Amino acid sequence: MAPEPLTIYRADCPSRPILDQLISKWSMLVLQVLDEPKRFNTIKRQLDGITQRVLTETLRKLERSGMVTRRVLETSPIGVEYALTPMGQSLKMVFSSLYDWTVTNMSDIETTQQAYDLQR
Amino acid sequence: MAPEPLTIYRADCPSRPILDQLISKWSMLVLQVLDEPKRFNTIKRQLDGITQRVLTETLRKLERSGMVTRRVLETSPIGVEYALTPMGQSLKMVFSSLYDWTVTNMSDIETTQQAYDLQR
DNA sequence: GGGAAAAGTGCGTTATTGATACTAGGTATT
DNA sequence: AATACCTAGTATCAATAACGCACTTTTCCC
Repeated sequence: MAPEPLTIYRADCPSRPILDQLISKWSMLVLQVLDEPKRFNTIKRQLDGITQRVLTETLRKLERSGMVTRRVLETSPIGVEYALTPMGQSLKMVFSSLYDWTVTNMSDIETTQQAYDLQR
Repeated sequence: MAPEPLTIYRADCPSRPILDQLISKWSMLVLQVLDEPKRFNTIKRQLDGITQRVLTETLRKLERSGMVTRRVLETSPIGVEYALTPMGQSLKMVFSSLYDWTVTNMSDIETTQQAYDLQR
């Protein structure tokens, strides 16, 4: 007999809320863009389709979790610069593999999805 | 002068919907659990806290995208077995790094979040 | 003074998650 | 034979999160 299948991934593991907060399309893309410190609107311009609202929220979450730092620049119209922390850098590397995987496989996935949708 | 910051990540890239559909806590955990073909309730038992509703939806999405296969077993009470496809295997490997990163860093992240919340 | 860029905030709607309950066929229990 | 439980789901409703769009405020340029 096979051994009893036991619970492996516990509901109260601290990784659960972290996965919920950090693992998202926009978190991924923001980190990808932050190869060097960049200002709010620079990031926004490079991430086609993101709104200010969503970018602000995403940056707050990343800041709260220690992935990016937020620094106010005393420039003429005041500026805010976001930069990766070391922990943010390490997450960016992991996200990079995921992004690369997605780009590598996206046409296969699209084809598979269309076939699935055809047969109901 | 630095070169003009151009749009890097286009909104109409096919990776966008795929990231939205596949990148989630539950997709990750389901793939982690599927080291071998498993039945619906076995998966459910091993993923503490997932509801039938969410597990069904997650498995459907993974099936639609070609990450898992669904096979009906002609057993006494009918059974359904889910298994990774080769593409699912490759995604599981990428997800594994992300999961490992999260577990490695979760206590640091919790501490950082608590400090952030304290200073408003 | 008009217009634009900076970095947001507010509000209202939609979409997704989640909890809870229910279904239906079969089996083991008493 | 009735009860209870396992199988793999649906259905329904409430709570939460995401998103779109408009608005703000300060400063600069013309």
